[in-house]
Amino acid sequence: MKKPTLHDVAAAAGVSYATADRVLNARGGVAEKSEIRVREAIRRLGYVRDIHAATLSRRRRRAFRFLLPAGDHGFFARLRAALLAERLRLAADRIEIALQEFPPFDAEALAEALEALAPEDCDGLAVVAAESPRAARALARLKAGGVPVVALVADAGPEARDVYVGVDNLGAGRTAGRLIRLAHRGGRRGLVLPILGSPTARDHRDRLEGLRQVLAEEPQPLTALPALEARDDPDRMRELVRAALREDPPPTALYSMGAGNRGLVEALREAAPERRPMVVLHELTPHSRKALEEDLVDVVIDQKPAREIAAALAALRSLAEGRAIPAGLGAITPALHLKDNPPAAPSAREASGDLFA
Amino acid sequence: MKKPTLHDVAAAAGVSYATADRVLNARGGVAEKSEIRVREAIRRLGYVRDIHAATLSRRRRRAFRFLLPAGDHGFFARLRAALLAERLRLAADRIEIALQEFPPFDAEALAEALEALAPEDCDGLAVVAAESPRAARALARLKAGGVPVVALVADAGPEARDVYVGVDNLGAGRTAGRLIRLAHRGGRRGLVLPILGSPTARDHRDRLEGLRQVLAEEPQPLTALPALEARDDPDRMRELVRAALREDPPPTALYSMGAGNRGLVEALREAAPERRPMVVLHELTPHSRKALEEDLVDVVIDQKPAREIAAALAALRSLAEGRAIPAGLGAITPALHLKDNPPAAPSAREASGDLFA
DNA sequence: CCCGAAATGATGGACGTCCATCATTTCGCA
DNA sequence: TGCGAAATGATGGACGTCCATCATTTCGGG
Repeated sequence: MKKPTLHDVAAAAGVSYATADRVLNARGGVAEKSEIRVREAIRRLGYVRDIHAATLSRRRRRAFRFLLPAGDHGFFARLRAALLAERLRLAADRIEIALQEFPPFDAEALAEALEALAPEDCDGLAVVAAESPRAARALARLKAGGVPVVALVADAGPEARDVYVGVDNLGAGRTAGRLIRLAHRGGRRGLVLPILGSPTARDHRDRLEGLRQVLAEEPQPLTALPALEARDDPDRMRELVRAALREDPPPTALYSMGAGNRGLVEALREAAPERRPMVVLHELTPHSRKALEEDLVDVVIDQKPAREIAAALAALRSLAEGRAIPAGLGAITPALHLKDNPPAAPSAREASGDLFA
Repeated sequence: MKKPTLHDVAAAAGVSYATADRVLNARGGVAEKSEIRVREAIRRLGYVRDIHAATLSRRRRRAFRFLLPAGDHGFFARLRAALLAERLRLAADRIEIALQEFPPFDAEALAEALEALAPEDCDGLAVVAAESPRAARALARLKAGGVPVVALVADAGPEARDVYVGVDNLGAGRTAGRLIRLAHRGGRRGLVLPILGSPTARDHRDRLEGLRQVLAEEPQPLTALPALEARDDPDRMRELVRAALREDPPPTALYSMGAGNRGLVEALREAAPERRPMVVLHELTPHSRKALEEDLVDVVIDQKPAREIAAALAALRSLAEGRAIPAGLGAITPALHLKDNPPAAPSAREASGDLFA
């Protein structure tokens, strides 16, 4: 009744332990019929390699490198926190994580960091890609050099990475549009103001495109105003939104795709309640959480950074061990948070990281 | 630079391996000052026990038992599928899962099953509690007998379990209410029809209460109609909803808290588009997914069964090993799904049993 | 100062796999 | 038939911890 070992398999297959081992670890030099008998025995006994014995024995360590944009607040700070929280846990699995940061939005800095990396320096790489041919080339070189590459949050194109882990930003934008439509049921006139961070960021462009797709749906398409560019700057955001709310008629909904939402919330707080539009924005932060609480914001779309980190690590492990990547591993479904369903204990959840301590 | 072993710790502390081992595993019989030196060395070297060597060595196996309501479709089927998917993964960690089912809504059957359990039969128990004093007593007995008890999906009260893993149903109901309010922005008259599964189920009562709380908020409270009871039966549901949609005026929103939503969707499909209310319902199933796709349903609130199973297992492991439960472990934030943000690969996600779903 | 108890040291066999080495058998083919 | 290559067997030392056992030292109290 106890768990079969490889010795049991060998005995059942009528071969020596050495042969069973050769089959199991694909060391070669085994006649086909022996191999078949071993595989059959494995199947029949339901043998599964004891990973504890295995990892204990081969004392290989894995070094994964994460290249994240710097930033001590907002989304990337949460991403980094989630990564650091995993670090301890991973140490037990002989996995080392090197965290390297680069100035946000600086594709050249990223490219330089990538070019400085030798394929033998790490067993896997996760990057928040910035759009730049040079960075893409550097990534492709590493990938060609045998380094598993995971694009995190922002995709880098199929040649430059093995897996993309992140949300479907088109879908996120569409979901925002869907929520906004919901708030305009019953034939209410709609004037929707999209607010971009930087128009060059592909994820923001995708979100905008998704928004427009859904707003244009029949019947009763809603009007999308030209997108503002807040450049992720709270002050600029505040002024832009202030001005927008003074327009006549004022927008009936705002969708902010980027950062700097502190300024947005400030402008909303100033506005008379009856002029306040329905508001959808991205990323659950202390500010956005508070804004939900105050009824200034209706919905927050969140990328679930902890989940993204977990998925990236799972992907790196699979890739490094040459296993197949489970379908849908990288596809993160964005979470929607309203006033009454924020994550129970934000810091605790993030800190706890993986559940299987 | 390599990972320190307990031998290193012993050497650094100036004691023998045996003493370090006694401290690490709290075997007793160690002078206080030795203990302090060992702990200090552990801290200084950053020693962490190699869990692989440890689990390999102590060949303890853990047997956890899950008591779930039977049912080959709907939520409990997903819950079961998620559990079975984890089973393989857990086998590698020497954890056995015994799955036992009882007729749904049959508290007596559950109680009987619980009474038949001896504390030494299992190292942990997860139960979808049914409300019954007898079941609660049986659980309390097991808990007193030293068996870690996790209440899953439905709570059993503090005396009967160690942790509750599940969603905050009041919050789920409030969120539904919040979404419904969103769809009545701009002073639209609201007539909201709540549909219960069984009024005796506490989770449904909680959801209803949450809904009512939010609908009653000022300004512009919405009218909540008396709740219908569909008893989780699709046929009954269809007839009830059909009748409700013929009322004049028809309800502007439906909130279905229980199962049997297939019937609801059928009734909606028959209705003229302009009479269709805004619809919120629970649990992502093939049916509800399809209904989202067809624009018959606006929002689906999901309990994330895979996440609940993962959390329950994490809790059981922590409890069985006498560790503290991370704060917020059991609190599952319900997910909101609209047409454009369904989980990417439903089956794959469930099969992968991923943690941060 | 001596005795028993408490604390410590020393040691070795698991646990299951990985991996290298060397010896032996089997097989294909000239 | 014999030769070399391929396949197989046999074996043993890691890996780091757990746990039991036995020997030895230290310590406190009478």
